[in-house]
Amino acid sequence: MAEVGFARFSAREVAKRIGYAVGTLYNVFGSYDRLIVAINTRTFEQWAAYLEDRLAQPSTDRIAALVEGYFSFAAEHMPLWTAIYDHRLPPDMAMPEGFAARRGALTDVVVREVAAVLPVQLRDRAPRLARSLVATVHGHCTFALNGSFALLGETAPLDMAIARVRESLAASGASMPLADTG
Amino acid sequence: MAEVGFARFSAREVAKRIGYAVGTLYNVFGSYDRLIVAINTRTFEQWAAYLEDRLAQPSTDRIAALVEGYFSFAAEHMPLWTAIYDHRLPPDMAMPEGFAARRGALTDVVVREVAAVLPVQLRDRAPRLARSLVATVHGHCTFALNGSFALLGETAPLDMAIARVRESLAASGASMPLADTG
DNA sequence: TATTTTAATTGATCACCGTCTAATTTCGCA
DNA sequence: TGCGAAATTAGACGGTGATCAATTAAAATA
Repeated sequence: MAEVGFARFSAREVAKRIGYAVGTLYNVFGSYDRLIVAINTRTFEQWAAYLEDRLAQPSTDRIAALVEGYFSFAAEHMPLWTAIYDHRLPPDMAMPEGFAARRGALTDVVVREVAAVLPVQLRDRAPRLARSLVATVHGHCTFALNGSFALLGETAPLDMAIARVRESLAASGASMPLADTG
Repeated sequence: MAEVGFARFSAREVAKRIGYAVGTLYNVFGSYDRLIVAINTRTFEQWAAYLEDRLAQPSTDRIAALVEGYFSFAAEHMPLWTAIYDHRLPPDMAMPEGFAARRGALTDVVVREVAAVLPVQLRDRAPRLARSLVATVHGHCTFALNGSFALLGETAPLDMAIARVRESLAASGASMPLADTG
């Protein structure tokens, strides 16, 4: 998946490379969709670990570090990252047991960091605000990587994303380092 | 495309339904990717027309109308809308001549409306801010429609998107109707 | 160890796909 | 009417996901 991306990924090629027959893959994963779900859930976990690793390094602005980490993980693992959003479960198929929780770990990191900068009396709003800020950053990251921003002449998508996040956190009374106005 | 979605769309089925052979489609559009580009550009234009139509109806909050229009077009034409972002041009293929401009019409609508609420001395910032706000709304819309928000327990993605947009516009000194806090 | 039971693995088969080419049909115009 | 150009076609090629009866390997039992 990391090499060829979602569109050119195939179970046959996976089987060939690991030295098994296609049928074995299907016996193990059940279906093509479940194989993709397994791969993408693994990517989510790598992503969360990547962010935690960045946060573990000393930094004055952990929120900016999160946004940058979101962008750079996507950029450094573009085929894996886009596969997450390229894949859609069939309408009749639910996310297999346990996978949803493993994926949620990524959001948990953001909720924790958002809560840390909110005034104590507003910390219960952190989960909703965090989800919304992830969506904001996701939108900017998507347009940055799929060329939409470039097509429109935008050259600094990351700066825009950070600015939007800071504005929303400020509107909720968060205490943060001053913006780096370059 | 509107019926079966990006993953199950095929040129063969198109040819069958319009009563031509596959080769004819290939001769007309050149490749599968160019066929998809043509379809998706058409969707962009329908989307822009959809937004203009909504703005033509009397409204006290044109910004909110834009965000709602973004969401509702996506929801009402989910397979068409997702096809736009599911498709990625091969690295060696540029967007065919003229298609980029046709797609940009959608952003132009947003730039115009953002400029209208900004203080006159800041109107030159409208293009960049508008692009960023589109990305913000796009992120929320994506998570709303692909089930990410539902999985995390979020029940009002549209409200969140509008709130984020209002915060960012307010931070730029925009004059807008008061938020509906109902 | 010899035998039986269970688990793992295979690959041929099916109905599709995008792409391409040679051959054919249709059309516009002299 | 005839001809050259344009449009259209069928079919081949190498792929795809999915399936499942048959086979092989491993484990459990006697």
